[in-house]
Amino acid sequence: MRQPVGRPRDGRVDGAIAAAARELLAEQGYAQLTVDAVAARAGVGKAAIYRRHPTKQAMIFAAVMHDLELETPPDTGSLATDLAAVAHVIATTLSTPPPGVVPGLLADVHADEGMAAAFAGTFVRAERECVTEVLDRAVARGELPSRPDPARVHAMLLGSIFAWLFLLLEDPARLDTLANTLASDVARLLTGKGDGP
Amino acid sequence: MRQPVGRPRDGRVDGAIAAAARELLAEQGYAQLTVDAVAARAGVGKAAIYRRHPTKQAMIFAAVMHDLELETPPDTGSLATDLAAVAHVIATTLSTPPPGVVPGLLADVHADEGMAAAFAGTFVRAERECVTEVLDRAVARGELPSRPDPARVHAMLLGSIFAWLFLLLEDPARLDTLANTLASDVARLLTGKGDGP
DNA sequence: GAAGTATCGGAACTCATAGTTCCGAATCGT
DNA sequence: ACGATTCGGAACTATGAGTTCCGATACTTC
Repeated sequence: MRQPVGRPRDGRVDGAIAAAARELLAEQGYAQLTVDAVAARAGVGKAAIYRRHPTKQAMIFAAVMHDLELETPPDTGSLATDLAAVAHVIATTLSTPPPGVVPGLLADVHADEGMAAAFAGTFVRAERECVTEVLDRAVARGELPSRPDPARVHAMLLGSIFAWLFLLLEDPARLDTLANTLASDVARLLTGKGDGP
Repeated sequence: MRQPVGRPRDGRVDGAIAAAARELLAEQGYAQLTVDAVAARAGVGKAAIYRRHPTKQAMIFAAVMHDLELETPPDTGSLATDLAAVAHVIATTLSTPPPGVVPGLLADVHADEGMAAAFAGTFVRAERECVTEVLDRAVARGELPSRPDPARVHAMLLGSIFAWLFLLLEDPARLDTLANTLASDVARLLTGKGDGP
């Protein structure tokens, strides 16, 4: 594996593009973002952008996913509290980007085969691992007899929060409360134990 | 309220626009749809389209929502089966449009204040009424002591199905199974009774 | 060093398309 | 008949994605 010939890419350019894109996303909104504006803000030629990303959508995808850290929360000792931690991670991930970015990105993901694969392989996969890990812990503790389908649990957690924010357009201020009750609901569902509705 | 002067609008034009838009959406996909193509397919001038819809996005929104019937399913006798019926209505609504249309429309809704209001006032409101009605029935039957927050139940049902289809990119063939287990899960959650996980 | 290659910022360019405007003809109320 | 608004159709403007070229720079290879 030799280093390729020619002038190597300047790593700072990648960072400048991502930073400029995120800034403009926050300032102007998703639909108003133009590649020229990103290039100007980053102090970079448009060619440098298209050398790194095949389309504008891929550039935004990379910029938004860039500083997206999805680590499995530490073991809190019980399924209910573990699920609450995961729910809060998901809630933070979805509510952090500027308005319109998450729905816009999702539309782009569904319009491009490659981006769909990237989305499934990064965001979905990382979140799924969190869910699976938390469920495995509960099985190890003896809270659960066997591991439920992680996909179904994932759908409930991610879906409810996504729907709250982007489908039902409910109050984001009540997001923390939703995440908590949601986690306890799912825990109750899986263990069969009732803390009462 | 008198009829306005001038030539009245031809009602068939509205239908032709909506039909052409839905056809092209199915044939070419959301991102490839152009207003010129819709006008040509509908046998209509572009001016006729923009006389009815302020933007391309609003035209698509109207076309997709046009034949969207969201009626509350009939009383099936129990909360669990009622919820299953609602879940299947939601699943059908989300899986019927051509690929990419639902995410694309959602992005447009979040990019325009007016469309967001229309979305909340039609789709969300109609679905919410279904959920509320089903919960009220359960209270009347004595299955539930009091009515839970419809928004939370709605978020679980709609969110889980949406996530399955558009976030987790799971197999749409398993959608019916998901809707059924989801409904029984939510019913178990609300009543506190356990049919076992 | 010299040659070759890929990068850089920047500018100019092509092309697709959203939205507007105008046309002559048709259809309504007054 | 007259005025207002519609119709299909075509021409037009404006914007922005993506491409191409430029001279300069940085790196590998010979």
